[in-house]
Amino acid sequence: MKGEQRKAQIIDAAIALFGRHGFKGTTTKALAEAAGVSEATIFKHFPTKEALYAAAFERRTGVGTAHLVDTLQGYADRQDDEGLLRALVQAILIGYEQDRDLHRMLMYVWLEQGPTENRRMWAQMRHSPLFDFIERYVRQRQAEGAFCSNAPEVVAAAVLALPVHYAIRTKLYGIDPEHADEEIVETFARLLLDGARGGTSVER
Amino acid sequence: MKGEQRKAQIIDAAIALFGRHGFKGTTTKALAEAAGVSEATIFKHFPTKEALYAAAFERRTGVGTAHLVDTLQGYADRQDDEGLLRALVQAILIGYEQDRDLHRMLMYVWLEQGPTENRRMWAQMRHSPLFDFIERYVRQRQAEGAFCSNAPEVVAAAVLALPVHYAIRTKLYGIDPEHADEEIVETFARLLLDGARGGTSVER
DNA sequence: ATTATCTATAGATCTATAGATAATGC
DNA sequence: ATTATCTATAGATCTATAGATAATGC
Repeated sequence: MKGEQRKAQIIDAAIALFGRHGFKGTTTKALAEAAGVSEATIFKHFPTKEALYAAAFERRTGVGTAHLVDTLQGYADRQDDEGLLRALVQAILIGYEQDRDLHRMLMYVWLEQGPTENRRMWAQMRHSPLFDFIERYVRQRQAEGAFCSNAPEVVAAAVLALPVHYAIRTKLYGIDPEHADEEIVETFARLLLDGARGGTSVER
Repeated sequence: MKGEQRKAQIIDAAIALFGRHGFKGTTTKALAEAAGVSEATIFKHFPTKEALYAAAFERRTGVGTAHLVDTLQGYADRQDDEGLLRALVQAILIGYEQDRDLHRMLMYVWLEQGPTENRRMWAQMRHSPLFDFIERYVRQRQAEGAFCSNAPEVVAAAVLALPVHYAIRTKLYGIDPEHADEEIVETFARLLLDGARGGTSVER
């Protein structure tokens, strides 16, 4: 097998194992078995276990949000707030379900790394296309008078926190959902929309 | 030093280490150093490293929510929805800040355990006094017509998810908060209240 | 020749135990 | 006598390497 191909195969197996057991909980022996090669082969392709971890981590950029942002922009153009929020919540639920191991691995990374590294990592995510889009969208709708004036970054954080936290619990931890995803999408979107619009405190 | 006293001291040190590095990432050598005893002493008090982990985990019940539920009930009696939500959000932020290591350890446990164990763990939390209170409260306010009719469990989940997710990021991961906790409390409480009250879809 | 892979193993580290030593309480 | 603790170490496991072997491409 060609180098790059084998590398990709090892990384795939690594994401699954690192995602399930974390960095320390995953042995090079287990990695080799899962990838169907010897331990020596692993070390031919990656100088250290850490290097393999880093390579696996880089896959996160592969989880494309570019298409999602385009879709959301479509709803924004049509001023369909509810459709936008539904699409966002649904995309997050699906993303966590499909890339379970990768998201689990990322959670281990958040926990394992120190605050300094985490701040750096967050600074990147904070200015990712998706986060950026949501914040601009909230800001715009506030300017248009559709949303009430809370701090846009906080509203954006809330919009993501709700589906992400739910996805972590049901998709990553394996906790049984008490409702179908469709109902969750529907209810979360409605809660977020009403929350963003305000009402109680719309005059502030 | 007396047995129980030493045990408690070892557990305290263990929570800090397990919380920072997880089960596999924490060596008995590091545990011994942190507790200021020899490795042999650790094993005199706890037959295995797993047993110590389990003992540290049991401390979670120590994080008392009984007082919090009383406080919240006070707001509920006065029908002060906004005060209740503010108090809840604030209590969660403070809880994560004060018991950072314990909460970090619990997150490792969620990740390390399999779905079966997680379902069991969740079943316990699901019927804890706090969760139970919030759900009953939402149900009651819906019956009184103050909140619109979304599934009460989903609303309750949202009410917890928002502050918990934010607390995880700022208190556990060490990501810099962009706003003071007071503003977060204020904004989250308002978002949740407006979301629960509905408005957009109050007629459904 | 170069590339990819393996077997075998070195050297470090990790969990846990054996047996000795000091301190406490009757 | 009992309890609490230590030093020293056994035995297992883990990361990484050395050197040999098979397969590919010129």
